[in-house]
Amino acid sequence: MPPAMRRATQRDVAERAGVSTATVSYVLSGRSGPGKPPTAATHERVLRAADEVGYELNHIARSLRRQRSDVIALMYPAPASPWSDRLIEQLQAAADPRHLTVIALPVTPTSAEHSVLRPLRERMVDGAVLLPDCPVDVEELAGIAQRGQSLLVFHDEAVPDGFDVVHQDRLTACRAGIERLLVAGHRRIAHLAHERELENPERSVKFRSYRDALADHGIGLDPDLIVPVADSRQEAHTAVTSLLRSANPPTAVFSATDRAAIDAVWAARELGIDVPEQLAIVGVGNIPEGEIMSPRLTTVGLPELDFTVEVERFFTRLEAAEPLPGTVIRSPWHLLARDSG
Amino acid sequence: MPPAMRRATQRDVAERAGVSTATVSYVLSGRSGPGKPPTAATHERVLRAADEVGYELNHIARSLRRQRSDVIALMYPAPASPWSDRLIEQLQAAADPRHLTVIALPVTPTSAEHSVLRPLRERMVDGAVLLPDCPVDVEELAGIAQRGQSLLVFHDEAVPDGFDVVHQDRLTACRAGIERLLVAGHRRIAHLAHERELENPERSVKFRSYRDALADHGIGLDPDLIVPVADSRQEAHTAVTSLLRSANPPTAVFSATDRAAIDAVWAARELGIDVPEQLAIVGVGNIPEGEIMSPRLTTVGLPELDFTVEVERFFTRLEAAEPLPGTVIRSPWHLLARDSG
DNA sequence: CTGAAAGCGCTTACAG
DNA sequence: CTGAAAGCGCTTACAG
Repeated sequence: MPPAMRRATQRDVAERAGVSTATVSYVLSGRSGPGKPPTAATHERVLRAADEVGYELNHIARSLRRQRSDVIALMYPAPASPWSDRLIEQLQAAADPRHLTVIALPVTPTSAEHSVLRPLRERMVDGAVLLPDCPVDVEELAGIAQRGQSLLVFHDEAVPDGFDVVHQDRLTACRAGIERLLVAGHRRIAHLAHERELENPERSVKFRSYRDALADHGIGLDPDLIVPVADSRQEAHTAVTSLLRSANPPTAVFSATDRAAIDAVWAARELGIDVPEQLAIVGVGNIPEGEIMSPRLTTVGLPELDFTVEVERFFTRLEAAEPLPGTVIRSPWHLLARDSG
Repeated sequence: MPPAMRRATQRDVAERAGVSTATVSYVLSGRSGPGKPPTAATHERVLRAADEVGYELNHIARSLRRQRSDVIALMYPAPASPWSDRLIEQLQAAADPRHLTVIALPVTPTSAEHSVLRPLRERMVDGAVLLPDCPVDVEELAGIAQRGQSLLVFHDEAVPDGFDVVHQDRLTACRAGIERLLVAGHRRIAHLAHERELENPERSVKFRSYRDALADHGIGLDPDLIVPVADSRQEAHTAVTSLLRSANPPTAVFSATDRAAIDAVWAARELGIDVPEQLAIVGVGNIPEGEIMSPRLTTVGLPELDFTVEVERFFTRLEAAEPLPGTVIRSPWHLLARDSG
C-alpha cells in the first residue's frame, strides 16, 4: 500500500469537540455506558466535530477491542453457481438488519489446502458457511468452533461437533441418476468430471457414484469416456462433440455439472443426434436453466434453491449467548427425472 | 458470537519458550529486526512452544499494528458472472505468492448505496477492484484513494484521481448492437432489462443505449416491450414466451444479459420461431456459452475474458512506495456479430 | 453526565 | 542476539 494520508481518529474528534474519547466513542457507536447517555448538546458537538475532521471508523481497531469482527463469510468452490449466489443473497438479507458484513471466499483450485481455512483460523471473520466440495480439513473444524466461531458446513460425512452440518446425501442421489441410465440399458456412459476432483477421486462424490454404479453392473471404467471438462462450457462442448464423433461413441452422459450437461445437449443437437433417444443425458446440480430448456434436463440436486432453514440456524448460533450443540440439518438431494435422460 | 475459549497469544508462547514476545514475533513472522536474527536454538524453542500451546496468529491485531490488512476485495454486482469468476481467479493467482487474501464483495440490489463502500471506508481491506455497475458514489473514490487504499474501477465515465479507471466504452458498443437490429429493419425491439437498473434508468448503460438508439430512428418506447427479467433465467424465458405469443410480437430482442438472450433463443425455438429469421436476438456481455450454442449468439462485450493488464496495474499500485497518479486503461467492448441477430 | 486509564494482540525501533 | 516498552485505534468498566 502506498503511504496513507493521516486519518482522523476519535482522539482528533475528541479534541475538536472538547470532550474525552470515551464520550466520542459512546456517541458515534450509539451505545450507552452504565451511566446516563450524553446530553443532546454534547451529542451534537461530537457529531459536528466528527464531520469536520472527516472521521471514519476504523473497523480493525474496533474488532480487536470488541473481540469480534462482525463479518461472516461464505466459502465456496469457484466458479460461483446459482447455489452460491442464492446463499449469498439470503445471508445478506439476514445480515443487513444486524449490521453484519457478508464476504464471499471463493476457493480456487490453486489454493493450498492449508490456506483455505486461514481466514477462520486467524479470526478475520466471526463465522462462515462452507458449501460442498470446499477442500478443507474437516478435522480442523471442531477446533475452530471451540474457539467461538460459528460454522455451518455442507458436508455429507461430517459429524457435527460444536458446529452444524447439512447432510444432502449427494452420493445416494447421484447413484440414482446413474442407475437410471443403467436401468434404461446404457452401457457406454461418458462422465464429464471436475478436473480438480479427478486428481483426488476418493473425495469426489460424483466420480465415486459413477464408478461404483458401473461396477455394480459389471462395467469397468473406460478412460476414454472420462473427461475433465465439467467446469468449462467450451471444453465440455468440444469434448462431447469429439466423443460423439468417435468410432465407439457413448450412448449416455453423466455430467458432474448441469452446465456441462447442457453443453452436451447442444453438442448433440448440432450433430443431429436426438436427446434422449440417441443420447441420454443426466446432470448434477439442478440449476434453473435445466427446467426451461427443451428437452428439460434430467438432473440430481436440491428440489428448491432455498436455504432459509440453514441461514436461520447459522444466525441462531452466531447470536447465541453460549455455545450450542452441533446439529444435523437434512436437506437431501433428489433425482429430478425430466426429459433428457 | 458465543463466548470464545481463550486463545493462545504470543505472550503465552513467549512464557512457555522463556523468551520475550519480541522474539516470538520475529520468529513467527519470519521478519528480521535491525539486529541479527534469533539463533537456531531460540528459533526452534519458539516454534515448539507455539505448537504446544496451539498458537494461531490474530490477523486483526496484526492489521491494526501494521496499518494494513493484506486483504484485497473484488466488488461486483450480484449475481456472479463469468467476468467476476475470471477476475477472482486472476486476482488470486497474483495474490497467492504475495500472501494476500482475496475476498469477494457481492453487491445485492438491497444493499443501501452508502453501505457499499463501507469495507473500504472502514479500512477492512487495503484495496479493491470495482466491476461495472456497482452502485457506488464515484465522488467518494478519490477520498478513499487519498487515504492510501488502492482502487481499480471499471467505469466508463469516471475520471482517474489517485486511482485507476478502466474505460470499456460500453455505451458505444451497446448502441452498435441495437443499431445492427435497426439497420436490419427491425422496429419492434423488445428489451430484457435489469430490474434494478430500470429504477434508475439514467445510470443504466443498456437501457440508455436502447432508448437513445430507438429515438434516433424515430421510435418511441413501448412499455409492453420492456421487461425487467434480465437477471432471472426463468423469468426471461416466461416473459419472452408471452411476448412472442402476444397479438403484436416483437421481431427482435435486445437483452441486457447474454443469459437472458440465450433464454430468448430457447423460448423462440420452443414456439417454432426461427432465430434470427423470425426473431433477431442480441445480448450483452459475451459469455462463453454464446459461442458454442447454435445459432451462435450475437452480443456486445469484451472480445477476451482476460484481465492481465488490469490485475498487473492494480498490484503495481498496491505495492508502490508512494502514491501513483491515476491512469486510464482502455479495454473497449466490441460488437461481436455472430448468428443470432 | 463525563473523563482518565487500561487493554485487545500484535510489531518494531531502541537500548543493552 | 534478546528484552522492555510504546503504540496502532478503538471500547468499556470505573471513579468522580
